[in-house]
Amino acid sequence: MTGSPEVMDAKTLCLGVLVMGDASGYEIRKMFDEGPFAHFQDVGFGSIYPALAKLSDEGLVAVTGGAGDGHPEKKVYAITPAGRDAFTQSLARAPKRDKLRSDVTFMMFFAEFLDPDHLRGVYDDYLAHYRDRVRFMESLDAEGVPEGRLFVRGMGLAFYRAITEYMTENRDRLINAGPGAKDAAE
Amino acid sequence: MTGSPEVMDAKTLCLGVLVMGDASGYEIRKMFDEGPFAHFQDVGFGSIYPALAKLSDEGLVAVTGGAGDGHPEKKVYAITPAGRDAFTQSLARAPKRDKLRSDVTFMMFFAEFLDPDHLRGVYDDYLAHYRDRVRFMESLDAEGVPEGRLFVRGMGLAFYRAITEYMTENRDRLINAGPGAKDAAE
DNA sequence: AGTCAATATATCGGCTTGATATACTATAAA
DNA sequence: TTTATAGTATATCAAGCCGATATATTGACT
Repeated sequence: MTGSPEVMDAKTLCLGVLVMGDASGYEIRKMFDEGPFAHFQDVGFGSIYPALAKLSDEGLVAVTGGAGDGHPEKKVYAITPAGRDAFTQSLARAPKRDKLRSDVTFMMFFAEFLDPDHLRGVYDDYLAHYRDRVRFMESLDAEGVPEGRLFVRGMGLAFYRAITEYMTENRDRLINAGPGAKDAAE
Repeated sequence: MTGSPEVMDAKTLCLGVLVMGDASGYEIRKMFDEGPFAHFQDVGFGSIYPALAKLSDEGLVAVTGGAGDGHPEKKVYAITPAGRDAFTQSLARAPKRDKLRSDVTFMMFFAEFLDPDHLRGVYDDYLAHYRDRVRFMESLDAEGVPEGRLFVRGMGLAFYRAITEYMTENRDRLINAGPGAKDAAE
């Protein structure tokens, strides 16, 4: 039981990015913040930098100390053959089940306890955000993208569309659900 | 800036359950594991028990030491008026953005790196799980359920249906995407 | 009597999260 | 030119969360 307890931890996520090409810690972050992984994974700097240090210690990545080109402190990481093996092994394990954390949904659940103006504001911001996501993903080009990535992109789009449609159709039902009618809770 | 840094932490999630009725730590857990919160929030025992202890210290919940009825160690928690106020204030804050963590999706993204048999196994288990979720949620009764809870339930169903439909329609496209064609990655 | 699953509380190390600090580059306005 | 703003880039830390584990009782079935 000494192997790797975590299945898809920060180290594996970093290797996943590096398997597609060399990158710095900052560039890895962007992949999860606005890039192709943004809608189903997340990692912050606080996980990425320690993960890269550990991967370097274990010989799974090599650091190409950023030369004078651009930023002086920039470090570019490249995956090693051992790193590729480790990544493939990670993918071969049984994945953990999905975990969705939606504070907005939690708020909607308790709609009766909310101030109607606040509810409407949160609702419309949330809906607008998902509408933007749909528009953005529809604008992407499919040219030369591997099947796995297209599949995931399509699933993200299906998810965003479903949320957007449901929220558009059921908006008034929730917003007008009797303001201050929190007595129905008991 | 001393107030509460976290918006919807374990303490708030516990209060959300207790606002609907008294419960033990174990019963709170079930709400997030198989109950009405299962598809958009998660908390484990490691968060619940410390949270309940803190809430008790702050006077936001009251412990009704479980009498001889059933399990001897059982403790039932009840929300106090101060607890209700704290919960309402938490809901009035700006919610954090959604966060989805799907290891399976991450695997699909790198489909070219996977053993075809393993890919198919993971895919079909995942699809079967979401099909079950759809069937379960369709079987629920709407009688006397507050609007907020119905809305959230409907959104969960819309989400599960979208995933199930997409995965059913695109299964073969991904599974037959050329086994061992990982060279296309570079 | 023995086994198994469910109920129930609790703890702990390791990891992640979100905020913060620092500093350089590039663009554009004043 | 100087200043401001936004973006690039690395790094750390306290607080909190996660998953595994330990312990023990109850209830059902064999």
